[in-house]
Amino acid sequence: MVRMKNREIVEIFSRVADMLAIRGDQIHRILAYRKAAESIEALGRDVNVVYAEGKLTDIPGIGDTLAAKIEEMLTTGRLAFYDKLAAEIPPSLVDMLRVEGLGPKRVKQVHDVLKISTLDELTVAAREGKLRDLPGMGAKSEAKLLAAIEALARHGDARIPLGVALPIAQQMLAELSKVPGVVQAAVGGSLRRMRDTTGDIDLLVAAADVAAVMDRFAALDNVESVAGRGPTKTNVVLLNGLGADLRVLPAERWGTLLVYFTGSKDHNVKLREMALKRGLSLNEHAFTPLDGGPEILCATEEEVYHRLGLPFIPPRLREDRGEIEAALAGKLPTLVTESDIQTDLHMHTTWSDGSLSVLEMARAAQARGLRGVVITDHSVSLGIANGLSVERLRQQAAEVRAADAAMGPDFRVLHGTEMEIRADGSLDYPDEVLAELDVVVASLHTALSQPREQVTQRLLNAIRNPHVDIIGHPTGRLLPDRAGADLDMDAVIAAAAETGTILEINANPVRLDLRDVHARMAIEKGVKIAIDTDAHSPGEFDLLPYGVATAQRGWATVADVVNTWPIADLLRYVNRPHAGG
DNA sequence: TAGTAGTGACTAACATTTGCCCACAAATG
Repeated sequence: MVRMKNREIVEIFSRVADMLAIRGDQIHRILAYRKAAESIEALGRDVNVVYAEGKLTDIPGIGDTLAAKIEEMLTTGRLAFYDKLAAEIPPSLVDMLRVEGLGPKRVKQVHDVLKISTLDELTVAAREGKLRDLPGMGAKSEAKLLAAIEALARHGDARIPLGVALPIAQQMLAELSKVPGVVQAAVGGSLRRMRDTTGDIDLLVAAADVAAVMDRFAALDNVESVAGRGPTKTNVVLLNGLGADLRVLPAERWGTLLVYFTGSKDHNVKLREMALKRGLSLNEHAFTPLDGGPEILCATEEEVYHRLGLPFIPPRLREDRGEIEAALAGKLPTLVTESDIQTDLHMHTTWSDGSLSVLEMARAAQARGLRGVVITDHSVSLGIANGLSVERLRQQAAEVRAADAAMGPDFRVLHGTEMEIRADGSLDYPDEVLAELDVVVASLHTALSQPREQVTQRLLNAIRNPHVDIIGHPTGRLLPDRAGADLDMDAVIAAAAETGTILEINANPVRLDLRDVHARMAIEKGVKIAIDTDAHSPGEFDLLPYGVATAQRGWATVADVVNTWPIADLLRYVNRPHAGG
């Protein structure tokens, strides 16, 4: 059987949408393919499994027609409709859409008029000055297009990890906040929603003197060039190639502005549809009655949602993944917050590849308000990280007990391990050694590219060991480039639910693993979640907010997250009689 | 094209800003 992966189907559907857009098809047909691509991207399950269950049409935006197309791709590895379309619209035209400022209409125009089918041909034509005579084009557009092509070659158009973009955004925001007359300032867009990667930086400011803020923005140290500037909006390119937008409005319009600029786009569209049904048009400035009444201003987001008959919806949920329906039904989750977190169950010391001693890490955690930690250094077979032999692990136990005593009654230091799940599926320590530990985290670090069945089986083996309490960073992905193990997440979650094994959300922003949709799937199946920093140095304790945000994106409540429990409850849970043990 | 209603037809997807050319394409959430 030919097996296509989710991301290949996403790619084909989105290319079909692009080709239809270039051809000038009806918008709803294009949207249907785009929605299908987005839906499968956010699915979190192997589409092959969904197909085998006969449940493709349960996926939002997938009806009979698209289900048949998915079936065709899964069984034959091809899509005849795509091939047919490709004969009419060269697929290389789709690649031209990656150039900023080039949309479907313009691509069709240069293809129809100048017979240009590739980015290279377009570049040559622009250099030879052949584009400026096209209707709606000019010398200025031509030069801008060339610059955009060069920018694409220089920086690409890949998404940037949250952990890279957010600190940059916050620093820029701090600068803008210093401008006199600024009353509100916030990061918006996917950064505020804390998606794991981001395409650009969105900043919003409320101020009376718009120009002063815009001027400061355009003059920030990390700004390479100003790509656009109007009365309320400035768009710049940063030195690292990332785009950044700033939107400025008066403070009395802050609520509508913040909702608009936080998104997601799909969430906004739903809100605006709801507004229309109430006789109101909603934009970033205000609600405007369709009957011509005066504008209704909202200074807060709460007012915007209230006007629509909704409770406040936290930004982390605003992905149009059922949050509006849940809000209408009064069933929004009360999300876990940073202040709920009492413990960190995964960290390293100088015993393996960390930078501080056991006691120093404990003190650093206490200084950040935690009430307990589990010391989890690497195990023996991860030689590169100075993993602990059984003998060293037992020596470490004494040091951990000493640190626990030294920290006094208000802070617990527990002994654990981050144990390798070896390439052959076996575990790095025998059961009798694991039984001596307070908490056992088991993780994959090697042979992540094994076939799905094999790598999943390794993880299932660990989950079913009664001494294993937590699976650390389950897929092992590293943003933005390493995809991680191709796990059968349905099987992993089912096994975790059955055994009570905790799945980790690793808070390090290069991991954020479990990712949001998998965390949500796990929680829906009753699996408990641990949010851990995996700190190798004290500064990494500060990465916790990334993990909490990812849990929030997975709709996690306090009850779902074991770090919110008192440490005695946590120990009782991990020491309970196990289903399989 | 999906979803719903009803077995062929209808609706769905909002609202803005900016650049550049002089009406529209592209981009933003």
